[in-house]
Amino acid sequence: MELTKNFEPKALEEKWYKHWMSQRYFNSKPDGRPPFTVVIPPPNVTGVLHMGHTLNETVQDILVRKARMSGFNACWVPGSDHASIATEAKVVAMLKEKGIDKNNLTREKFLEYAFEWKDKYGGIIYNQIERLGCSVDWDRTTFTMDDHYYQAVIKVFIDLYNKGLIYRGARIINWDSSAKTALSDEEVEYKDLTGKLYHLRYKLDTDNEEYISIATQRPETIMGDTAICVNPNDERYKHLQSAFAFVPLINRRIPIIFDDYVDLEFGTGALKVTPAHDINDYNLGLKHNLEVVDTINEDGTMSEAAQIFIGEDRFVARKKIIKELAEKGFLTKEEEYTTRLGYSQRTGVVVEPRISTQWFVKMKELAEPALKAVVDGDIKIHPGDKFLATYKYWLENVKDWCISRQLWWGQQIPAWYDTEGKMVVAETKEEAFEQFKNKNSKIKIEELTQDADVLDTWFSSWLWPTQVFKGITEPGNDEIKYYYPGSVLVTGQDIIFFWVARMVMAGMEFEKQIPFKDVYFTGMVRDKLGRKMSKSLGNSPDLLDLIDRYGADAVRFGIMVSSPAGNDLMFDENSLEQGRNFNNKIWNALKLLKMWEGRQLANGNEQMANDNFAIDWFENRLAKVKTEVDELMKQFRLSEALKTIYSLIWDDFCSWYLEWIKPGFEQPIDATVYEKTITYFEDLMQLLHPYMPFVTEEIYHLLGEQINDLCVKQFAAVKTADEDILAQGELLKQVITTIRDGRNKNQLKPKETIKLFVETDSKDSYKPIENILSKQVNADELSFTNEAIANTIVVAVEKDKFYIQTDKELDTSILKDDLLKDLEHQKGFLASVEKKLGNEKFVANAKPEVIALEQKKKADTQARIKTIEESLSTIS
RNA sequence: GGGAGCAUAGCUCAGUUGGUUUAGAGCAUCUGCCUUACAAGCAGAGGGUCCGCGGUUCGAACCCGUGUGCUCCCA
Repeated sequence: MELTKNFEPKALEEKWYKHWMSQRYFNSKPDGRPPFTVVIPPPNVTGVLHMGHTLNETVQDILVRKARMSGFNACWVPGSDHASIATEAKVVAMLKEKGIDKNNLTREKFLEYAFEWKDKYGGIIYNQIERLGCSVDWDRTTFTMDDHYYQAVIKVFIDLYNKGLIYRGARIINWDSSAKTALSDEEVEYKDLTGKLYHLRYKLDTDNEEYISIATQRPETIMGDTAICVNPNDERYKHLQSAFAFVPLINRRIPIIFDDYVDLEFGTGALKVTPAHDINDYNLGLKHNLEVVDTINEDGTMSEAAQIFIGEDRFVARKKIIKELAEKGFLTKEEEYTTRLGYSQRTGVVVEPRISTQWFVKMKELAEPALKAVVDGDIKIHPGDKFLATYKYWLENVKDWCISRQLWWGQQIPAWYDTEGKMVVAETKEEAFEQFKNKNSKIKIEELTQDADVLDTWFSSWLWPTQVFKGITEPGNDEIKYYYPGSVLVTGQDIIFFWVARMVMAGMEFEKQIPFKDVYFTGMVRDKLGRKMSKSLGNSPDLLDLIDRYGADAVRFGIMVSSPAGNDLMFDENSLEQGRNFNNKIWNALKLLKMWEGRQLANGNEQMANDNFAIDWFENRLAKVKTEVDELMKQFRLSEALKTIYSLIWDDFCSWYLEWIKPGFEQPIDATVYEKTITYFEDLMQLLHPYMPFVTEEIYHLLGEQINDLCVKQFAAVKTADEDILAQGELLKQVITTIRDGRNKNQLKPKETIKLFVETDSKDSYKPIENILSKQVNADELSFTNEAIANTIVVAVEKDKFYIQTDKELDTSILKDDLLKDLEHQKGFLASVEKKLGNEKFVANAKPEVIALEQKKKADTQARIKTIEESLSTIS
């Protein structure tokens, strides 16, 4: 078989994914095995996968594949969410391009367009998940607007309403004037910026020409002012009891009120109160019974109530008002001011606090069990407790959740109104009608209207771990009983409140059980300058393009190797290159073995004897690393586990082991050695498979006829490694490296052979590694000696000395400098150890084993110094 | 303004209960090699005031205090 020069991923990826699919390896049905359940954090249908998703999906796939290979019935449910605001905005824009105005469509017609749009673009993310090699059960693909899911959301709404946990009322909410909908508190992002503070003077209603000055960032809201508030302790304003002032430009007469809410230090100490457009002012208004004048329309323009600039955008109106205030002498001062503004997470517009009648979920009762589940440790958050405090804080200070959105794309709120505005909550119009009848209403069924609004997308995605198994619509079914609670949730730390906390609430409320046992938070993906990846910066690479250029395995490797648990990761294509090179390294190791395949010697006893040590050593090294990797993966330290495997394959297997057993030029290899090596290689591929599924599956099958696929091959129990053999292997590596360094420093070319003399007390320990040693340092002769050999390069490892004899003329000065440098270091170290041992308090207080260790250090160092001094004496 | 976290090699990070050697890895850098699997490679090397200061301790990268800088969350 002819193998290509380098590994070529593209065709293989498609081949193996198809094969795995056709074997239905990713499909799960309840059976006798323990389940390992993972639900994908549903990406929204509007988007494509960015690097954050890539990290997320890769982490999940690694955990799921590892579980599938470890006796679990692994079930990974894929899906997507409908992202009401973002999707509706895209559909509206798409319709606009076609010359269709949403307002001229019926709700039904609009939803038809929206579903069409979703079918067309929603597939992109699924394709990306597939290209990345994710082992999801495609038969279980769920969408948050699927019929059953829709029903579940409605059912939950009605249930919570009947329990008194959902209510409707007028509150100040966050208003997105672009999407024309309410937002929850979590959907508002605050940014610091430099604004301006305008000092305005309001004429007082007195006989004299008297004014009171206020400071505001939002002069366009003055038409909504219904009071001026000052601190009762403020000497400057004490005389204004029961006074009134006039709002500039519109001359509304408003009272001066007193409340210690006002900060004496800020601005002028007098605050204009605009209850319709500020949450704090709203609360002040409630307390002091102030009128509410709503001066801004739902689209962000000035309303009739503003009296002036009607229909102008709020920011345009601001500029015009400032000009007019200045001209008429009301504007007394402008100053720079650092402030914070809320922006809509979805549309990016400045959020307007606005009075509005909306639906809310009472959170306090739901939060308690969710908090307890995490605090008690039923749900473990990884890494460590980094996010525990954040989670706790939010739940302990949770505010009611505004769940209604003034949109069509989403689950329509199941509330019904009669002609007088009386309201019932019911699943269908018929049921609503029954309820009205029971209340002796004379309303006719056709007169009932349903609430026009839909529910927040998170009000559907909080049911995800449950409803993907139909736990809400078919409670207690076999699947929910088997798969719930899930094993681990992998997600970004940025949605800890949006999603994670609320899923726990929903799980505790509707299943009376936690939704998952572990939560693994990944960090944010940043570019190599440390900036968050975002569409607007254009610094997020295209995933499919990366896969085309490097291969899926390399992308997975690259993102995992630079991703310490829970920390942000700086994404750099360098690490993908490292992944590609790793693929290639493995590929070339395969090529080497294939060269040997046809050159096996059935009874190569002599060579077998030579390679015994290499085989023993690697077998134990493999066992050791398998144990380490298991331990790391259990702790979700996936990046470290990958680095460990990487080093095992590249350094231990390729650089050491294969070189140790490599036969001479065109020489045969012992059949047993060859077979062993194949087995090791297979084990390595299995170990790496969860991280890099394609290359490992391909190589596994190229290594020989296989009766199974690596994808589902079960891990064997790990043996305990023999530490003595491992230590001997480390010594051998160290001796080889030291001698090679000695050669290098004396400019011996790799091809020039040497004669090696070993001076050691433990000749026996060199016997099994003699052949490897001479081969690896290119010595054509190796012998033992009891005394120094003149005119040689001498290097030392611990107590053992190595004399390198060569025909070349030697310049020993470099070597001598090195030895002197080392001698100094060792003496310094010895001094520190002796100081410690000479300290009475140390000897009295330290544990015996610590003292013994220090004594061993002392003895070892003394021996080393002796060796170095002896070496020096042979040089000079 | 309140809270949390971080600071170790040029970069990204490990470093578990304070003592396993005056600190490790990957990448990058330097030197030598087109050696027969791999130059997308091989062999080797250099590189550190563990952020500053103070304290606890026989002993501190690790514990405590404080200062500085950065990041995130909340209002």
